[in-house]
Amino acid sequence: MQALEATKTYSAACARQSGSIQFAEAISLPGFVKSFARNDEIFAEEAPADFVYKVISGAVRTVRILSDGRRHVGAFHLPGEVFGLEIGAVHRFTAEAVSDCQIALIRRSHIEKAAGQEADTACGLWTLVSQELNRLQDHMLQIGRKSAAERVGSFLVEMADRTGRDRALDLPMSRLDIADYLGLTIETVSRTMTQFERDRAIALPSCRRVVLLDPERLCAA
Amino acid sequence: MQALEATKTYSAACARQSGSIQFAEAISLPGFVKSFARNDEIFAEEAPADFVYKVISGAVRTVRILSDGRRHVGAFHLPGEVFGLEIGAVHRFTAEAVSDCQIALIRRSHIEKAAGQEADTACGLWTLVSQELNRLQDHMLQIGRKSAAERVGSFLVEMADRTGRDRALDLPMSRLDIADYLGLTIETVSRTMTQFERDRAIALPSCRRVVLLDPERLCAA
DNA sequence: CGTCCCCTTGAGTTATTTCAACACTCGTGG
DNA sequence: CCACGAGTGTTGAAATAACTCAAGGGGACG
Repeated sequence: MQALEATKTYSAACARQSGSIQFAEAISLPGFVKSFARNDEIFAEEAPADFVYKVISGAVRTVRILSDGRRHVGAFHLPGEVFGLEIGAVHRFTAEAVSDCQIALIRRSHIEKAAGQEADTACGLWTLVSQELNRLQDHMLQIGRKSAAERVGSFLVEMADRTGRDRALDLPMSRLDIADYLGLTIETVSRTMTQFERDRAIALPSCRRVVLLDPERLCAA
Repeated sequence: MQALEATKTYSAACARQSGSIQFAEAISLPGFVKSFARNDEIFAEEAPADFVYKVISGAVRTVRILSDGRRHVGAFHLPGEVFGLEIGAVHRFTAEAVSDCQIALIRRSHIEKAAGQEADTACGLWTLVSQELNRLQDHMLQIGRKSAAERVGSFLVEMADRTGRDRALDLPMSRLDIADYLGLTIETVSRTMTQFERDRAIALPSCRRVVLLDPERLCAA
């Protein structure tokens, strides 16, 4: 019954999204919406990848845990973005709700069937994955060759861009999530943000709310 | 005339490749082969992305240079692999020949035209980019969360896997290339390899030739 | 034989991590 | 209404992995 109700609200929910990728709409997918509470698992690493997911509201992280406990956040996904689209049989990351969120689920078999028939749909998949690849290439440069200050700085600017509101942003994720995304420790992220605040590059009305006072300096940092 | 001659040799060259992605064959592309000397630029960052490239022989690196001189190697491409496939108008990396190499060039417009018509072709692009995305996600985990020894160790194992020969490999790239790929310095790469040799995890008949004696230890490192 | 490039090695420095303690917020239950 | 505890974030001091700077070795090639 969740599926039934969800189907009804799906197109309305999509219409609200502002992500650059309107892929899900482009192929008019049958889908249903599911709600997740903060820290709920949306799917597990190695689990069969039978669905593709799209964020309606809230935020999602994809995670890998190494055997010794080290944790790596592969990406954050904000409203309008698609995640969990795999080429193989299983998911390569665990996906978890960063905040309470609503997620649209689309059967992968539907998408693949459509992609096998309509070139447009298949091109949509190509575009979608390419954009994710580009994002990852940029992120790799950050992680591989930049200092802690540069990583945190560009992260804040990137998040401000993605959430739309120019200067102010509410980070949905914890310092730990940010650290594991940037390849740093929670202490380093915290210290860096404090330093930015001292330098008047940002304001921190609360620890999750950031106002960018000098984005130039953040990127250059 | 290079194009004419090349067209003739193209399918023979492809037949030799063993890469898992037989994309180029799948859509029977018109293409021509071009030779590059070591360190030649194949295409520049920001240059119009009018061609897609496939390694016939030799090795290729994709590179970005930051304004302050820091250098980042995004990927190495070995025979059979496709690179330079973009979703936007321009290339996002510079591509250079790691060693003397032969590269097949395919007009992007041909590929896109085919992809717009045949779903199979478009799915091929999707698959190709997805595999690159997966590789990058794994690499990101290395860079973000692993020690120098772990990075170098998995790099050697990965290269051994990709070049096919189980235990012995000839690295086509310099220590500097490896360092810039792994987010380390040349000295750290060198020291790490020396340490692996002392630990009998590898043998180094020469500095470019590596024999994996204990791959387990390299990955665990 | 000399030169250039690449690689290695050593010694000292530094950015980031680690370990430890403390502060803040928020809900729950007495 | 306050006390409590858990979760989250900040700060300090010490440790360390990796970097920087500097020098020297070795092979390829003219």
